[in-house]
Amino acid sequence: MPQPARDTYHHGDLRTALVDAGLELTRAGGPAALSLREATRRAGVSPSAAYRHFADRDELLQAIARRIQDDMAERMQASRAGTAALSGRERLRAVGLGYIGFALRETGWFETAFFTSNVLPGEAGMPTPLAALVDALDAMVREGDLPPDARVGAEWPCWAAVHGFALLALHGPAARLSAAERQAAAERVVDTAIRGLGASGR
Amino acid sequence: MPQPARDTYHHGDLRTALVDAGLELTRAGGPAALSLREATRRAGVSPSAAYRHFADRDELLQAIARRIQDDMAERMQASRAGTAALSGRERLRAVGLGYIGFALRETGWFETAFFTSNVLPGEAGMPTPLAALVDALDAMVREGDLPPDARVGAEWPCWAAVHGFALLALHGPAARLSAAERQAAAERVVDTAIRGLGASGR
DNA sequence: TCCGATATGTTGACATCGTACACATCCGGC
DNA sequence: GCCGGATGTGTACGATGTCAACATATCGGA
Repeated sequence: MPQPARDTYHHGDLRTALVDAGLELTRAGGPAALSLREATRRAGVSPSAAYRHFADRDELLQAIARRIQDDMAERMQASRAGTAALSGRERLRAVGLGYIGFALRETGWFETAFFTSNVLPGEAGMPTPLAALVDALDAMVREGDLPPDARVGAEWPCWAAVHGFALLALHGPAARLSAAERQAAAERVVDTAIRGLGASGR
Repeated sequence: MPQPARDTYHHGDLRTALVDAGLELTRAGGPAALSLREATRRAGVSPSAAYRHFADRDELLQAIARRIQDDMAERMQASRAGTAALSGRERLRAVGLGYIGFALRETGWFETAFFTSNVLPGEAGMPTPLAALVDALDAMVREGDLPPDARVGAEWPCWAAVHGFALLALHGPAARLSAAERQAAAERVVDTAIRGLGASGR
């Protein structure tokens, strides 16, 4: 029954095959839907084979989470590239709404990316969605739209606001809002955060 | 071995006993640490007995989550009662910091309360932490500190901000901040949200 | 008071899961 | 050409969620 669906004994690139399978699984069901056995099954490989590449299920989950974050960052930067003419403030708004939009569109992936612990790279070489946020904030300072002393630490209120709303919308009370209401609330959240930064222009 | 540690055949109040056991389990390890079998073991009962009270593991989890939310709301209202002399704005700040404080102090419970889906009661008869927030906002309007047309929907930016920061601090990048840095960031988040409430439209 | 319906617990079983250990097979450098 | 390390297989173990058949307690009406 565990007929390997391939001709060679070795797989070739099992590690990424497992991550790919995991992406499919988590996309629909979130982190809980990841099963080591199911992933190996889809890769056409025996369960134990996974342990040559990951110490345990959790390590596979983290690898998947990293891939999702990269993908998310790419999408957000791509949409940002199309709007290079926007002001820093406008870009900040777009980034925030993009973050929330991703969370609502790709529920399972979003949960996976952020429910696994200890996974966000932070400052060093950040491949995270954070990069787009940092760029927009810097632009606001350059454009004189944000006082330099209000700039330091400004990431936290912005990130917290969109992150929090995304989660409230996924498995919180905001899930029961209609699509239009939810969108309105999302914009309210983003605009409130921006206004609260202490920007000079308003 | 499955010696019932009790004299009567029936347990008496198994339902709440299971929830209590679940509270112990999730307090340390979050939602993932809840095991139906372990809960029944602690209640001195066979695994299947749980199914007389809960359809499945998830239903038990939701009951536990509800209890945690009630407890959280109580604590926040208690701390609020001690500060009845504060202005609405000050109370709003205290509620926000209290929310974040609870999340950091009771990590497992906080995760449990909000990771289970479809659990927040919303407006009707709300026993949630939301109540304290609503009160503070209403007070601000009464005190002329918040324009009435800025009041509607003001819950979202506030809740989203503290909720988001709590999660970033639990298993996000904010986890790597020192306690002092984290506290500073928390205050920044809360103050930004409050300041942003100011005007009405975008 | 007895008696049967109903609620509650127990036993035993099944499929699935993560993980470990011993063994098989392939690939690259001497 | 051979040998060691890397990679994949087979089998097994304990734990988990869940189910069906059975046992026992409780309670309301004859």
